Amino acid sequence: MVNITFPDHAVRQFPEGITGLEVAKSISEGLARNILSVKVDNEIWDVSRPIKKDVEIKFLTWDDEGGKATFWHSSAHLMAEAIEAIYPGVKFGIGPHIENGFYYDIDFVDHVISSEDFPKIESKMLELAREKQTFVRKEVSKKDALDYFTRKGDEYKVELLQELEDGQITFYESGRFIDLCRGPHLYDTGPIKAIKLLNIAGAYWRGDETRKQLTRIYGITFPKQKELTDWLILLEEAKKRDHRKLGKDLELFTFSQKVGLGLPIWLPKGTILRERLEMFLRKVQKKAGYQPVICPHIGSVELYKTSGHYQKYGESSFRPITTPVPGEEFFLKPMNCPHHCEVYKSKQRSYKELPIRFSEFGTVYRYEQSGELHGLTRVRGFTQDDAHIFCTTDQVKEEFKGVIDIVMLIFKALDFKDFTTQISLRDKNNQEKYIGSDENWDKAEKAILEVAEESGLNTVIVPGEAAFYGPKMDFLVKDALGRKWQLGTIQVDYNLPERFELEYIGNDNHKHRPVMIHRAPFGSMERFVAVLLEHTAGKFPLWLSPDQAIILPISEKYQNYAEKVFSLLNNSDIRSQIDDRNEKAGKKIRDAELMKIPYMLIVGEREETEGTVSVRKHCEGDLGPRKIEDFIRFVNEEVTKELGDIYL
RNA sequence: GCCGAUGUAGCUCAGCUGGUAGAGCAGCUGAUUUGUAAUCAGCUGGUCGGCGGUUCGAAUCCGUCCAUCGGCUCCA
Repeated sequence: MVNITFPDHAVRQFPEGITGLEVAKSISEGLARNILSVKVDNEIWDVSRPIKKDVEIKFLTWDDEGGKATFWHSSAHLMAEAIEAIYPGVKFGIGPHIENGFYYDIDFVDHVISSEDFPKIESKMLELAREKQTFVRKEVSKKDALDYFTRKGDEYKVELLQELEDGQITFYESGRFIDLCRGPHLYDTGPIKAIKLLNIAGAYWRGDETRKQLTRIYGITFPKQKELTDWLILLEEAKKRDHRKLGKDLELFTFSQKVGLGLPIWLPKGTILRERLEMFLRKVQKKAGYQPVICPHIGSVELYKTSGHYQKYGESSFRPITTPVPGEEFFLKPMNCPHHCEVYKSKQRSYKELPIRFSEFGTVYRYEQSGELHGLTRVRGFTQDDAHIFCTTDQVKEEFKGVIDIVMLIFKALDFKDFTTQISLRDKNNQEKYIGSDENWDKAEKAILEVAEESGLNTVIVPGEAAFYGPKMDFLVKDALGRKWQLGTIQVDYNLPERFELEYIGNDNHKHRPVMIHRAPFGSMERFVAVLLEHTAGKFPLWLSPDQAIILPISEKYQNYAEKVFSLLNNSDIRSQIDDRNEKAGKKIRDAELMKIPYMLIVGEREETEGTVSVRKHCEGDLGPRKIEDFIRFVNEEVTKELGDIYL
């Protein structure tokens, strides 16, 4: 007999070798119908796997992440089986579940397939799912496993197998498909009722661009058709929030092939939005003791040789700018830090000055690969809300915390609740990727880890993701389609101060080396605006809206009064415009609603005689008439409420 | 950069198996002087992404280049 402990701490005895499914059945038929997998002592198992010792157990259903993972992983196998049936001889890479669905990397050998082939794969999958094929787990020896895939001619599985240890290799068999797989899987394919293959893409084998590119097919499945339909509707809704679409509709920014790929052009409304954000941060940084500086957009090649950027990125940058002087070269600046080091060096520094914080909205240029460009989130020219803090080793932690506070202030002001914090450390097995001594790296990494611990942030630690000069803490936010983008970043750097021979005179009258903290709480204005657009769906808070109000005269007769209102608003720094088109009020309202302008001020006969405006709020409707001065006060109050103690 | 798809008027899109382009919105002109999500009428506007090729004839077929989209790789 084995003792099985349930989540409510109840313990019951069962015969040894009982399966999760049987345990579930002993509780209720309904539960048994719904479980997809079982968590056994923190490991997720197939429901059909025998339990041979005392364990803790938790049943996983569609409502659990682990349950969905099992469902989608099994769906990947189902897709592979369908594809193998339709295109015999294809070879398989890996096929995991992902956050929403699953994919499988497949070498189609001679076939070229496209999304047009999806329907037939989907219907084959449905056909196989209806056969309720059971997933059978088999432990196999490494030799037998290698024999099988060698005979099958699947070199990818052979490669994966070679890295596994004998004794821990399992196969899963479902229908006519056998896969090397750790599992777990569904009991059978029956619950997979709704299937949608989503897209197709090339993916390098093992993520290595020097190796063969396989065809990756992404898909998603559900236990009910309704859930798939709902999910697809959600996806359509998300696409409407795409910043590239909103940016065009709301006239915020544009791109021009003539100006150049990946070089955003900020239109007047977008410029107001961006300047509002900059103003906000300037105020915050002023309070936090930052000193703005301004540096040129180009820098001598020597600057980047000193910083190490030249050696590291010389080949993948924009080509150097040459001059009539032979041998003289400049680079478009890819980073502001080298310039700021020179700002630091402009005079001798004393420990009494530290920490010194130089800030700059610095526009930088990086030659991103053409396939990487993506709206405003990945561009070749962008403006960082950059700053570099020069401080003593003792001050690092406090300064770092100060930056986290700024990031949190911004996230709070703009209602970003759903973000993740990632700490990127160096890859110790790949030291040639980095510059600087081990000792300095250890110090920097230790500082970040300690701050993270003390700040109480929920962080994810990722080795190998550090910048080449130092470890970092990044704040990531998802876009409308669930793609994660890095916004804020904080990086500790002991290396550049050394390369630039930065010094300060300590209280011991000796020279010391400062530490540098690179930081950008928005990250870049471009990316931040992109994510903000998707987050708000273009419905910006009042303080950010390019147009805070639009004045809608009922007819030409009230044009003069409209102009009077406009001038009063303008004098109070409320951004507005007049819709003086020869259109009816309904049309003007509709257009203003579509442009997501926060307040519509309808003016006609009544308003003119009473000195009022009829206020309509975006998405909410008519708020009734108000004296002009009351509306002005009302707007100012709303802005103050949004910004708290930051006054713009 | 790589894989796949897409590319028709400012925008959104139609155009079957090749017979030299069409709608709605926007814009312009006029009428209307309008009260909380589209007033009416007329008009302008496209060498169908670029360049080559096949054909009597190409938006439509083929090649190539460019751009966009979805991924991969990369991201100081």
